Amino acid sequence: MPSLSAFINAHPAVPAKRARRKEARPGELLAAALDLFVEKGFAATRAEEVAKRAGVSKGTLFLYFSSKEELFKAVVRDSVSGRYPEWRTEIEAFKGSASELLQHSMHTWWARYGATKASGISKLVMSEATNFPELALFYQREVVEPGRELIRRILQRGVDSGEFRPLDMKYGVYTVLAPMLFLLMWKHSLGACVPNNTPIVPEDYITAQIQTILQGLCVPAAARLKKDRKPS
Amino acid sequence: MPSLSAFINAHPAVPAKRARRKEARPGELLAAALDLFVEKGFAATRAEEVAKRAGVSKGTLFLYFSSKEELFKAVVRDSVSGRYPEWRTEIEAFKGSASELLQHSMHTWWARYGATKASGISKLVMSEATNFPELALFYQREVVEPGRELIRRILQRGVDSGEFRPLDMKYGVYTVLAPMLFLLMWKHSLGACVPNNTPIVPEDYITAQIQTILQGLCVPAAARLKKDRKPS
DNA sequence: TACATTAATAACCCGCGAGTCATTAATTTT
DNA sequence: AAAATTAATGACTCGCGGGTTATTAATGTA
Repeated sequence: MPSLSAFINAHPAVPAKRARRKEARPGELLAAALDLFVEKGFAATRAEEVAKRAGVSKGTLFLYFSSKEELFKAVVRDSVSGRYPEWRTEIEAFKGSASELLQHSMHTWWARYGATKASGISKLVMSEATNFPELALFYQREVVEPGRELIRRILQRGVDSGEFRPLDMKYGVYTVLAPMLFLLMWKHSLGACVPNNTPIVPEDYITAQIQTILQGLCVPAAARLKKDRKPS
Repeated sequence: MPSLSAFINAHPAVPAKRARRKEARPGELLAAALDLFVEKGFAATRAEEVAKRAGVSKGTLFLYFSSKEELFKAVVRDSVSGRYPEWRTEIEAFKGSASELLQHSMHTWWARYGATKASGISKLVMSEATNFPELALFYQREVVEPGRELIRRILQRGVDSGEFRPLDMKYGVYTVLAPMLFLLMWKHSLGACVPNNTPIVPEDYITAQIQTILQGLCVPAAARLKKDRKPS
């Protein structure tokens, strides 16, 4: 697709054509790779197709990424792990009850991650972890652990404030994680290929889950009154 | 492995050797296929390896099953769909509150399905649905729909008895389904290949989920009293 | 014992896909 | 403008795997 490079350099830009392309390549390849990994999975994605979608040859792909696995890791860093700092900051800064924070976080996580292409990466890793254990390890370290930690903080905040009942955090985290990851898996698996007369509407699903989860986590009204009377 | 057929026919059995083998083959192939599909997934499982594990050649496998997809469908029928009648009967016959039934069903489902090899099939389908839409369709029809229906009945029983709050069944079902399928996915993906210092103990996970779910589904004590006073 | 049937095999076909490398051409340097 | 550098290519290697088929050998029949 020579017209593309011609277009980019319509005006005689300051850096020469080749140099500018060299700078842009990795990003173009990462975008193409994300598309295809999400669409087909890791094993089923063909290196040549990634290259073609980025407008280069297979040889060029391997010039920038030494192997398919390295390409994948780069995609994960580029489109998943990179987002944690922002989320962490927002959660720390949130003013409001733990219930409100939890509610807000679940809806926001879906809007900013679950509903986007990038969420396909999580599905892919769950799907192919056992066939590519090194990728699973990498993902566990870069994505899963930090994610669990964020949820833990939200719940701890509720427990500390007396809003939530005391929780075994090890399993409490899954009260939030399980329904959200299930939604994500569903969206990228059966939900994507089955002609369903009543498909899941993510926002409605999340709202319903939140209702049950919050009632399930909160200290029942009666008990809360009792607790409030006790000095902590 | 000629010694195997020699062993099976140590005593001159009534049906001839060949005939007995012919009868046993499909079962042996299905068992081998289940093992390997669960271990590696559908795409990554090699027909030749299935044959080898069943002690026959690849040619023989295709003598009994016309393609890899047909083999897979036979495995699903053999080890998943076949169990529903039994479960349905037990649920209908259960004496006790809806809470008890729900609790019992979740633990039992795990013990009889989740903890067994067969549960790998569910993980496989979620993982590869988009790459093999025909298999997904088949699974949706034979497994997912009947499963949803069973959960719906349990919840409806609780709503009818006034034990659970009124539920939108469409999403209420996922309150139960999501945590259980998440556990199943986890067991067969990251949980299986990541050296985890604190692995999920399924029974403890389920117990924790049940606690939250039941508190989240039940009519709060105060409201229940109020409702009991009203004539329905 | 000879002939017919059929379970089972193993070699074969064919297309695919990750990664390599000799070659080409754009660009920079002298 | 000639030489040196380097981005990019596409043809190539090599092994794999689903499915087929000609052939073998066990069994059943006459």
